[in-house]
Amino acid sequence: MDEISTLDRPTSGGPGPIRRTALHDTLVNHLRDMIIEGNLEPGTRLHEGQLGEQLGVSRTPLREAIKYLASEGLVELVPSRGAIVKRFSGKDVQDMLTVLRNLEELAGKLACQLASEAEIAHVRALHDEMIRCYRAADRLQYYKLNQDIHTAIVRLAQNATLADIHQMLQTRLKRIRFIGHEGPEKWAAAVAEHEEMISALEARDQARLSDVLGRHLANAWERVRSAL
Amino acid sequence: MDEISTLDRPTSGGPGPIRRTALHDTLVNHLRDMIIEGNLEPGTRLHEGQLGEQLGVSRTPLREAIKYLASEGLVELVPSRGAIVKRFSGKDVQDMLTVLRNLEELAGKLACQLASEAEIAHVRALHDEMIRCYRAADRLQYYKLNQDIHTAIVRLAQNATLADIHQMLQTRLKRIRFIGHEGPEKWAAAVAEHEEMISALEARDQARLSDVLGRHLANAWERVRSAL
DNA sequence: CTTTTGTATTCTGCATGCAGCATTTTCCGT
DNA sequence: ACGGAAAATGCTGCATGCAGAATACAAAAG
Repeated sequence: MDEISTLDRPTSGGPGPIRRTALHDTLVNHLRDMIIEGNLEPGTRLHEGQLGEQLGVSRTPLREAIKYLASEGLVELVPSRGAIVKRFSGKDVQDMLTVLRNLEELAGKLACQLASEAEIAHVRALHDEMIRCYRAADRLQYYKLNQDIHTAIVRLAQNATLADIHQMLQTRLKRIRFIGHEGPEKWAAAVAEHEEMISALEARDQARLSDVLGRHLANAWERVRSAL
Repeated sequence: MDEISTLDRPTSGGPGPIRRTALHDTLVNHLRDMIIEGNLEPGTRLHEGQLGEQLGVSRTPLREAIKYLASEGLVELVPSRGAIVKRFSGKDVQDMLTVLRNLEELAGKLACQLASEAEIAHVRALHDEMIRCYRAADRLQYYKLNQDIHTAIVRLAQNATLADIHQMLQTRLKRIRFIGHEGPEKWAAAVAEHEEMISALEARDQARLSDVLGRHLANAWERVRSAL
């Protein structure tokens, strides 16, 4: 029932060279989503035969996708025993957040220096939209926009490597953050921090933006800490 | 002539469970080395058939290895056209160094807090050994120890994610650094920086260690900048 | 001589087959 | 009934086969 048709292969009808997506690439995204969304829990063995049949693909592209995810750190390869979904310890998560915090602090500094007014306005727009979702208590959309904002700020730093690594950590942590559903009061605090972030960015106040980004993640860390 | 026998499959004769290494894993390391050492220049297409025959392996594990390296960012996958060795622009390198600098600064701070005396002594030992190579003008060994020291310091931070990402960037830049052969005067300056690094670490002076690590990389950046 | 179109070759992408290792089950000895 | 060895099953790892896309080449038209 989870056939190949279910695999969301991008069918962009737009102009330009039509996307010729390879199956292994599609599988990477599909498996990544499955892991993040918890369809594949940590410790689960990725049986090539079974999983391949379930998805309606042969083992070859599946294996290739698994190798890719292994390099991303989402699965672990055990020689002669296949791959298992990596389990992150509390310290692992803390470590990732430490690095993520440092990277966002850096991104904040660079963003203040390099962002154009238009780009900042765009982030502001995302922020306003997010606030709207907050008021509407639309947690899902709020969460998505939240991530988008962080990603957008990192992009402002105009540093591909920084963006890539940030994205990777964000992806790994996404799974964890599904757990950390903060209460209303913490949620309000997070929104306040976001408000300050945008204001610091608009003022191009490097130190303040960097600081609030750091605090923001430190709080996220607190939330996760209590959830584990 | 580059047969499978040439592939350095780890034949640890030591105790413990004998390493059953998979071919695709061996290939990852082999290809990575080939790219770093310039046997495969940027822009080169990785022909599965030809390369496989040259290395004496079939296409399947080779393809898996390529997917892994693609996730590492060393090669680029072009749909229906295979993989090419990624070419890094000057800005790419600068971006990586910016991130690397930030990470090392973080590592320096953490190392001062977390390292044991024994660990610091070990780094000191590596340093002394490196100085010996410097005096003997043994560039190759010097270079290796240099990297080892940086890696060691990062390990002191006791943060797996930090260590992983650092390693990844270090690997990507390794290829570039082969170019940047600094002259004697810069070399001396680098050695002096290292001296200060160790001294700051021994004094557990976070700010100073972080600072000198940052300066050290900034100088490396200067060297590369002139070489491009 | 340049451009274009049709063809041939090469290469990638995916599926499948087979051998070896890991694990489980079974059967025998105690 | 219990422990252990040996067979049996299942799975991974690697090789190969085949279809389709991309490219190179060649011939013909302008």
